[in-house]
Amino acid sequence: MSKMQKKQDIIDHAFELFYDQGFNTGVDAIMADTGISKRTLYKYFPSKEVLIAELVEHYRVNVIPLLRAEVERLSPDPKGRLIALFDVRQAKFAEGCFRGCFAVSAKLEYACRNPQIEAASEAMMADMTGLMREFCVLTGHSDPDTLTAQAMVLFNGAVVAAQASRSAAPFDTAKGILRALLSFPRPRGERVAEQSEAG
Amino acid sequence: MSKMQKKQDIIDHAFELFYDQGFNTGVDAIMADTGISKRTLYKYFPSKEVLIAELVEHYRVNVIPLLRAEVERLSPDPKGRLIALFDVRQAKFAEGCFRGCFAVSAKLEYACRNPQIEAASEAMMADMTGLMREFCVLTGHSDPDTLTAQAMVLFNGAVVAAQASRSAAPFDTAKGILRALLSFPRPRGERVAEQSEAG
DNA sequence: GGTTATGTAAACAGATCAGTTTACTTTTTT
DNA sequence: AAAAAAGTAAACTGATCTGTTTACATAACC
Repeated sequence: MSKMQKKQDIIDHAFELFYDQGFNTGVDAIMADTGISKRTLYKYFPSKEVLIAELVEHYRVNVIPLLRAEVERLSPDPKGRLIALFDVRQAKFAEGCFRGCFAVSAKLEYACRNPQIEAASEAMMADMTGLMREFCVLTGHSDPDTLTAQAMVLFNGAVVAAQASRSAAPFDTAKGILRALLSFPRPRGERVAEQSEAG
Repeated sequence: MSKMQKKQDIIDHAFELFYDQGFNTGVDAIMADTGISKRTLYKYFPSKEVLIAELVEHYRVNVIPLLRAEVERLSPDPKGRLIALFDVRQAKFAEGCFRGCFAVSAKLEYACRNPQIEAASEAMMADMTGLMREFCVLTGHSDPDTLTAQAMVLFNGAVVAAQASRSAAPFDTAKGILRALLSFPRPRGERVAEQSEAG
């Protein structure tokens, strides 16, 4: 097993452990789960918090492209893809996996305590907002930035409500609202002409 | 200071500490902050987790009536009161106090680990949903249960987005969506008659 | 005034945790 | 095959944490 593969192995196991059991999980659990000694763990990562920061970064780099690919596979049109973003996330909860956003959890846990983890979490959240905005723009909505902000509130609300209630139902509610928002203010160039003031 | 007052004193200090710094704050901090010895703390509460469960219960018993009173003071009509629920919560964030819901945090922290804390958190969340539903019903909306579910997703989404981004802006987004939801499907008896199928 | 409850302060037990170091073994490279 | 790198296992440091106990002080109560 190469150096990169071993580091990846640690990242994979540590990610699952922290995601499932929270950030207060001990490094001993990571060692046991990965099947390595403490010395090796600390050879690859100088500290537990640096490891967590790299986990968030790894989450961002991998999940965003994966999410985009899956959404684009599920639906051909922008509105459908926007809804599909919720569908993909909802599917995890429906499987009985009631985990929130790894980056949001990290941000809340290390807020005002670890700038590196905070920065990685903010980067992940920015990328997620960027992905959401891409699809919002493509819908031809007259105010894509407002729509993006709305979709993000709905997405976060669905995730946290699903997590707390251990039910996927809030996603159906969120998708219902999103569909209403997509149909109520007319898309640009359909009837009303207000391109001039749309950023 | 009477027994009840002393217990209340511990609850007040412990609540602020856990709310500000998370549930992993040590009992030593509570002792120092309240100005009591460890023996006294453990005379009033058999364990830290029982204390936390009582904090959530205390939060429920006090915050819900307080919230109702404040909202009813802020607006005379149901729709205004529904919006005011968001306003009251938003005001805290605008003051620079970026704390989520104490009960939701407790639920996420002790999920599948402490049934007592989980139960107290669920009771709080049920009461909050009940309060939200009261105002939703009074708006005369044709489907108050759906409206309640929608308002809860929006509320949770605004809180967590505000908490993560350290900005009160998500509340404006949430309120905008809520206003749209309140005006789009006609309130019962205004033009459309669909009371028969509204649960 | 004497008894009892209630408090403080501090030591202590027992566990856990992050991180280091030592001694030894395995693998890789040259 | 020799040397160097990378690994394991485990002891250890030093800190932190929940919860208990001991010794002593104070306040209330009869």
